Amino acid sequence: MKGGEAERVKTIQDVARELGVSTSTVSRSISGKGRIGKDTRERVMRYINENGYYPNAAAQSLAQSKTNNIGLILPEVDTLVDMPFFHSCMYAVEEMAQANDYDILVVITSGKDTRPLERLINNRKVDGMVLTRTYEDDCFVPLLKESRIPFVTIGQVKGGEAVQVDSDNTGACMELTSVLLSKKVGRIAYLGGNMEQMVNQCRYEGYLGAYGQLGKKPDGKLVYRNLNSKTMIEKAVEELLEKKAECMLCQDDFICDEVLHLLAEKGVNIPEDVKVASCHYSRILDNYPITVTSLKFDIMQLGRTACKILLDMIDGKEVPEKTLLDYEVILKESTK
Amino acid sequence: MKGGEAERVKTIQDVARELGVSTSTVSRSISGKGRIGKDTRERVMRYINENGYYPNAAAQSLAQSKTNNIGLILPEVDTLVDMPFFHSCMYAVEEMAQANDYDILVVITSGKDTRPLERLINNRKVDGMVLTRTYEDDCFVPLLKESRIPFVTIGQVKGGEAVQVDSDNTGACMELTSVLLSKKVGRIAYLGGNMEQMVNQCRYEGYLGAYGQLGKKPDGKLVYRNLNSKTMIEKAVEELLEKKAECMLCQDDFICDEVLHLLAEKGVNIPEDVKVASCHYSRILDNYPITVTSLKFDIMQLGRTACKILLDMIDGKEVPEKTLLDYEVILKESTK
DNA sequence: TTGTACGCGTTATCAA
DNA sequence: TTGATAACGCGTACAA
Repeated sequence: MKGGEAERVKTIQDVARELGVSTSTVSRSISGKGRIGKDTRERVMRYINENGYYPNAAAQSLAQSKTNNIGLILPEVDTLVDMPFFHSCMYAVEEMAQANDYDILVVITSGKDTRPLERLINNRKVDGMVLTRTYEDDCFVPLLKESRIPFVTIGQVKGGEAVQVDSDNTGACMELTSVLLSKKVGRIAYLGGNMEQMVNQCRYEGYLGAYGQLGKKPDGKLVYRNLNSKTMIEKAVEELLEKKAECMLCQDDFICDEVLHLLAEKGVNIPEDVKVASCHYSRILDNYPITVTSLKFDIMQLGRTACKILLDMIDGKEVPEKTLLDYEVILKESTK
Repeated sequence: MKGGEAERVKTIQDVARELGVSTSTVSRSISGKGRIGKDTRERVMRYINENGYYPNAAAQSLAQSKTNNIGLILPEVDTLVDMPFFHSCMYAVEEMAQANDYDILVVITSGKDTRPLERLINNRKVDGMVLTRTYEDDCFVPLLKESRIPFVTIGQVKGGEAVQVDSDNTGACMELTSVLLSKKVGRIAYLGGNMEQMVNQCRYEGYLGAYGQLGKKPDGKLVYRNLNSKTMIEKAVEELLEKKAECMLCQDDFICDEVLHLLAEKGVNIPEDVKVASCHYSRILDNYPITVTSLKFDIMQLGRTACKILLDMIDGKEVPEKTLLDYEVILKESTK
């Protein structure tokens, strides 16, 4: 199969010539746009299926100003607990994209470096983008807005004016806290991470909200936020044990993982000595002998929904500005 | 800034007109190809930097038959232990790609479904591909070969004839086993997973090789492979305890994680009652009180190398068919 | 050194 | 219903 004639990929012109029709006829047969004779069309399609013609994506792109690509913007995470979230997001988006004949172009942004995103915008290699993490003072959203490229965020955006899809973190945390409160669990401590991330703000709001509903406020001494290192978490846990917190409500599985670790080390019994709950379940929590009360979100659905909405936007359809997805409160031994 | 004139993106023609030069002059200034006056070039570049012109990727693609995209083929994995590997691969490839002005297009293939890959090939949206997992009877490699698209695999390919980059799994496992053997650890049991994956074949080879060097063979009764479920691992562990295995050599961190879990449950002491080692370190092993003897590979380097080699191939450079990366044997308490 | 003109492979407009 | 032909935006021989 080598040497001789240079193996060139078939173009629409080749197909047209070999079929004795014009390129426009072939084009119309494929796209279905414009009027086209039924049997002509069938003849073209049969030829294509048998002889394998595939349109040149670049040429299509140029002619239609449409790439059939969507950009997926991932933060640089490296903890074992953040990973599954973004991993699932990616899978879901990819799946939905494939199903609609789109490909995904993945860009990883570390921290506040906007250059990768700017590059993607200027390239015009994508028809739309999914931003998988949002911050209180987000530097990516303004860029996206200005670019006029359709985009949807997974996570809330302060000040709105962006199409957002998110798990109902606030509602979920509120319900979880309320349930604990209603079970006469008092002195619920809160252990939270980086408050710049919107997801963490939402969860904290939920925690406060549950108290608010009862006209109460949590004891400020039991609230720890911006716990950005294991050392800080350790310090918080030690202090909370001294302060006789009844329950440690962990903002996410990363913190919860660490808390469970520490408590086990110290020989503290759960739930006898202290109860524990997590605002986000992940399989990492399965590593412990005790089952943990937590909130479960369907990340795949989150990704699928975000992608679907984006595709609708690209198609010029009207889409809801904010979509909140459901959650499950899972009560287990750790708060018995 | 709204209404009135439709906001159209600048083309090379706009730049040429506004600068009073021809399009080819602008094109040459940007690419640096062909002869071009130094000050003309500077004038063009300055204008571009100040007024922001970005070439249309689709048009470039069409004109040069080059997409500046590379395809990254990921398997569908969902275990917490497989994830970090592919995650790191992706990060590394993305990083190297960005640095060379390429974007990555991610495709996820579940099992033996080749359609996503065929789609990517026919699309011609990428200049090359990185395949991140290889199988003994690989259905993706033949497709890739036939496509004539440059590609490199992360992992070995049976029968060769493919550019491969891999950690030296065989060498690493051989050394680990040898070290154990030299420390008078006898009765080393082997617990392995899916043998269809090349990485697992390589590791098993290393295990056998270490015995071979000494003119010996491992006790077949201590060898378990294709352990594809937790149940199977549990059964193997129980049997091995009965058979008085001295050491359990786990093929990867997934198996090791499970083994450690089970031994803890059963109250078996490590290393007093039985020693444990893993052919692949990952942070999941940090969850246990005991530190584990294991092999450490630099996955980021693996990804970077694979990507770099691919880029060289795309540039028509000569590349080595097989690249094996280094490893570290890390001796810890679990085999003391 | 610079400009002209054509080709890349499709889609889309307008006649026929 | 079908066929010419002009875009789409860029790179590049070739000519000047």
